[in-house]
Amino acid sequence: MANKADSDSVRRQNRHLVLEALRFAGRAPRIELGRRTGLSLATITSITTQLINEGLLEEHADIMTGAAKRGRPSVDLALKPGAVHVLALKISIDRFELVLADYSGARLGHEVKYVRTYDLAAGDVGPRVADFILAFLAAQNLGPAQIRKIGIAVQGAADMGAGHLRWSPAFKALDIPLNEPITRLTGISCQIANDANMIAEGLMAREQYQYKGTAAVMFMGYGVGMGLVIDGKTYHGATGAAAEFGHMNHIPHGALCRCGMAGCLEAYASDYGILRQAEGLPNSSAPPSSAVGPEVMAALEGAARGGDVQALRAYAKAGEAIGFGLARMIALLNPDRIVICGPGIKAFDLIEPSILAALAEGVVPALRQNVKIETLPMDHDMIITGTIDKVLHDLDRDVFAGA
Amino acid sequence: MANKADSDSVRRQNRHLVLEALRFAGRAPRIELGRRTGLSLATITSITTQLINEGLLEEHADIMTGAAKRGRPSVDLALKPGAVHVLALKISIDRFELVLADYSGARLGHEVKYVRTYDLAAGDVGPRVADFILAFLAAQNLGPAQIRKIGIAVQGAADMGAGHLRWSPAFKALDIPLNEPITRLTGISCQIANDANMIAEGLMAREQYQYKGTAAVMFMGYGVGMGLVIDGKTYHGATGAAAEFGHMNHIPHGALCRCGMAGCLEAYASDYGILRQAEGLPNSSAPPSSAVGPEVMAALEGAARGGDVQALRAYAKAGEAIGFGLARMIALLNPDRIVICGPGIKAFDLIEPSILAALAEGVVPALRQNVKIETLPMDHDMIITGTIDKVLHDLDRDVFAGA
DNA sequence: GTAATTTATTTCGATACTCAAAATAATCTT
DNA sequence: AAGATTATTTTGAGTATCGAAATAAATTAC
Repeated sequence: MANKADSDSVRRQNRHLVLEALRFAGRAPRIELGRRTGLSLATITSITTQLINEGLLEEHADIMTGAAKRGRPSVDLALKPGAVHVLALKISIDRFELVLADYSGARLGHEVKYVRTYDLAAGDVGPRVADFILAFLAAQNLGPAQIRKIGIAVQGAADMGAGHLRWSPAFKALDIPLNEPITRLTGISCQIANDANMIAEGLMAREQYQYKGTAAVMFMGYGVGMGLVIDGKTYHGATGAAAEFGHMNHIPHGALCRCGMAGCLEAYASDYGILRQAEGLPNSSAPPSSAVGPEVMAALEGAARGGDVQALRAYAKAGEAIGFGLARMIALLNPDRIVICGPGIKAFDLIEPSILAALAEGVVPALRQNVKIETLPMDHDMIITGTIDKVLHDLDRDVFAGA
Repeated sequence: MANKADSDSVRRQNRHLVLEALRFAGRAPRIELGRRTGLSLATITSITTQLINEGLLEEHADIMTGAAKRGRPSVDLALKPGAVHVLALKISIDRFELVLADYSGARLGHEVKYVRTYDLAAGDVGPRVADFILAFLAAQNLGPAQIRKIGIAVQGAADMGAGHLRWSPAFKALDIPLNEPITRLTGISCQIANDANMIAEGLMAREQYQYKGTAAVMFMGYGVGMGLVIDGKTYHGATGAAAEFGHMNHIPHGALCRCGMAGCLEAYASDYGILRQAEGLPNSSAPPSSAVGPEVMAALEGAARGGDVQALRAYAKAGEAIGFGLARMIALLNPDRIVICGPGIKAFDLIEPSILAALAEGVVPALRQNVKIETLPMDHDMIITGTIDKVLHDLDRDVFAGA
């Protein structure tokens, strides 16, 4: 049952609309905020005055946008960058990446640390990460008190509620606590999430992908992931481990996957799955515990383009797995659009025909007719970008809209 | 972007809460409505007075609930049955079923008509249904003006937005318009939806299944369907055709399905799929165009319980298909609970072991550990019940809360 | 150089809604 | 019959939004 409404919730909602509009537009005068939010100018004045007093917004009277026009010039408003600082942390195989951002989303600092992740004990991960964060902040001349929140993107099944990483290909250990030790050791509140969900979050925050319906964002590369946007919101499932598309079964009793199960989609369509097939290794041979280098994949792609039959077959198998996986997803969720991204799309033209063939065979025409499939050129930072977006959006909604 | 809030939206939301609470409780005094909704008694008085004046609620001063207590006795409020009348129509293979209900959800009339559906032309379905409705209303001494809305539950891919039945096993024809011709010919607004979604809707409207999280309700019988509840709301997908679980591919290039595709889950786990396997027919043999009789399935169940190896194998295959299907669904959506219902669960003990085996093989333990799977004894009316619930809920939300 | 015009923003007065507290109503207890 | 107890309604205050009027700050006209 939804919550009751009162004048407080009205103000919260409308403050949130203003913040969202401004985060989206970058900067805008009051009159445009009125247009975008549907609120009267009187209300916009009231809300923005309050937000300015709270230090969340600032006026940009200086710079004139566009040619001189008649009438009183509008005054742009923008999120005040210094209002708050946040961190985004990306944990992947053998690699921690940290980015410092301000309230406007601008990046102020960046650092990468290479750590042999696979063999870390469950209890050591949190402290390691916390050390990294504290060292980074010290180097930036910032105290932990100046950071409002940390967003953490991890590969694998992230239990958002508990703050544990239930399972991840980056670690041998299971059920790794992250939120609690990091918050305890740094004093900063933090929140984990699945990396592919963060890509979806980031895309949906951008204008061209702003979408009210249901979309699936698939990531292919060292693994296969998926972020779901359902009715305009990223979906995290009961425990935050939703959309483990890569570990959706493709063929019962099939190829051995990094997760220990047999027949996962990833075992056919990830870098290592494609490589294994191309090298003619048996499906049961063990996947590598660290990432396949990009140069290896480039070489494979070259071989396929040169006509190498084994390589071509591997790409076709990958496409078939993806195609049937998407077909199953479509049958279940009937999304409006599917976006495919990640390093794996460099060879997309090699796998696309078999994706389409599998789709044609795997789902009733009535169901697949409206879905749009598109690819998105890889921006290696999409995970970090999306994580920053999510942290800031959450703060807008939960903290700043409610103040 | 969400909508702006104002005092109107506050009242709408709170009126809705009161109506919802009362629909849920059946009857309740004002003080309890205050507890349930979180609203002050002053507000409850204001809202209920308005609703009574509008003819949506009535007081039940007469009947005392419970033993006599000290103090001013409370006065129960309840939805006024005569406030509005609605119809629920279920369209399935060779069968139309119509139920008349009042605003409280009580059923006032019921009629079934057998029609050879499979061969009807797309343009003839709507008029046939409209005739049935008009004749039914005439027999009930009601005019179409006295019916506020018709909810239609159909098997197959219902495009809710367009009001078309894109595809259904009950019809050879594709893309059958329903909303438009029925509304035109009867003058009553109507709304189609998938039948399995209506089961989910109905279950979630009942107390014991009221659930804020994500649940999947699977139906097995003449076909296999699924209704999804995502974040507490039934999910309908981009076009309303979501959760075509029965037509989610199980085995690429596998058994022939009623929908014309190969390898659908339904081709292994529906009545006809199980029967085909038990009879030793090839996977490619055509499914029957009408439903398998319950006596046939009962005989098959008997044979299996008697130790018939072929029959047991057929149930095991069905369980495997369902298990892998659920495994895939879990990987994608990570639901809190799965409810299995429908006539097929009579033989559930025969298929359960292979469902569990397939689940164990098809999804990482970290993902399946929290999900609860339960069966629900079949109530043949669940589809109709859910359809009535949905129509009334929609009216509460869209019409009566906004008045 | 000043008045008119135009556009953006703020102020003002009206209205709607919720809530806490006080008042009222309708029982049972003593 | 007065007192106690519980349910509901009334009252007065507080906060929100909105439309209209007022004000601010520029350009254009003369």
